[in-house]
Amino acid sequence: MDRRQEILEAATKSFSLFGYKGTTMEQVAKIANVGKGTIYTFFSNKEEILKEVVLSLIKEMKVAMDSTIDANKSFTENGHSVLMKMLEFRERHVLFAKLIEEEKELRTPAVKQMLQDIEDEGISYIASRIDIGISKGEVHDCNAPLVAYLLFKSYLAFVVDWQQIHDEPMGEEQILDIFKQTIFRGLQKQ
Amino acid sequence: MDRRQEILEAATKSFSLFGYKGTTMEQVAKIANVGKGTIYTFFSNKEEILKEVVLSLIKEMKVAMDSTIDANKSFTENGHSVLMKMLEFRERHVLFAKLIEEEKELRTPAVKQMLQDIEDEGISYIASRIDIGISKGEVHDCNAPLVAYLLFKSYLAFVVDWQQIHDEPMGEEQILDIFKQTIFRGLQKQ
DNA sequence: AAAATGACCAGAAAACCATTTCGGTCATCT
DNA sequence: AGATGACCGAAATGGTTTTCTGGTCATTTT
Repeated sequence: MDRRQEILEAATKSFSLFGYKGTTMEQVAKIANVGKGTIYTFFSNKEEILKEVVLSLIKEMKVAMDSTIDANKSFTENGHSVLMKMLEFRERHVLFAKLIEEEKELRTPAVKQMLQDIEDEGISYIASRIDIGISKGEVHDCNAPLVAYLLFKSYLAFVVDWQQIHDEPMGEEQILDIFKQTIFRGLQKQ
Repeated sequence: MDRRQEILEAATKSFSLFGYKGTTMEQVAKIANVGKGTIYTFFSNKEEILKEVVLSLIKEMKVAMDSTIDANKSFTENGHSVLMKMLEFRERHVLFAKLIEEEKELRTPAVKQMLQDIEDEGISYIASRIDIGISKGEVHDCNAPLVAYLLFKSYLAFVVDWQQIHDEPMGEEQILDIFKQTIFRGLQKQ
């Protein structure tokens, strides 16, 4: 089997379980059934692996989002389904939550940068969708990047911040409802 | 002059300047022109003082907000002016910013609790205003506490998170605009 | 020969301990 | 009776030693 892929999967597993700092290369090697040195024939260093792992996660999410978007449907409808898709991801991918937690607790610089990259990526993606909505006349004119920022941060507030205080995570339908009733509704033209 | 008050003011000054941890009781005593022991005739401990300081700050903000609310004006109009009032506070009261920073950097438990209290207080206040809006028929029916949560978090995202990445804080009119165009707009009935 | 490996190294992190600081008390003073 | 600051123990700080871990490379395996 593809050794490179094997290592990547081992790293993903370990990062999700123990965080970035908590993961040792020895550990990754063991999980991947590979000598430690072998890792360095495929990746130049630990951070590189994190980047690849996150990159592939982002790519996966983007593909999932793009595939849910239907050009025939309205901006709001698409917004809802994309949001739902994102919410499904939250369950499956513990990695993000782990990274965010780690950034808050340990302040690992590599992780901070990574999260910033994810944020930028996510926001610019949302902004581009908003711009499309505006040009189609479905969304009223607004500062797309700022609205995207608002959407992204709100999403995190409900998905990440919420369960750090309340014991149980907020239901997906509930989150969707709030977005429908407030931001999405507000963005709709007239 | 009222010794108690004097101590409270000294503490406020020191907390704003050096943070909670960075403030020593010796320091507070010196600023207040009081012996250290005297502080303990009015307050049982340091945390108690923080609570009082924050409480009076909250009270002050509430008064300011209440006074800007005009029963004759619409929910949205009032929302805007209250938001602006809050934004003014951010400039004048360094204390909140200092506390938030401290919570992130030092993870002082007392401070964390305090910020949580402020958040709860703020959210329930907003929620009550939303409920009034709903009963007046100005705001469409929605889960008031959750919407309040959204508003509060969004506010923090623009006021606190924003300038931690971008060098300059976001302009007040810009923040107001975003809220107008999205959440406030979405809340308006029909 | 090409690829894989794990012993090895240097620097980073953790553990440890000596020393200082600071919240809170209380005997003394006003 | 109220205020005070010297004093106490617990907690924080800082410096030192020890352990750990990312990354290398000489040796082994295929």
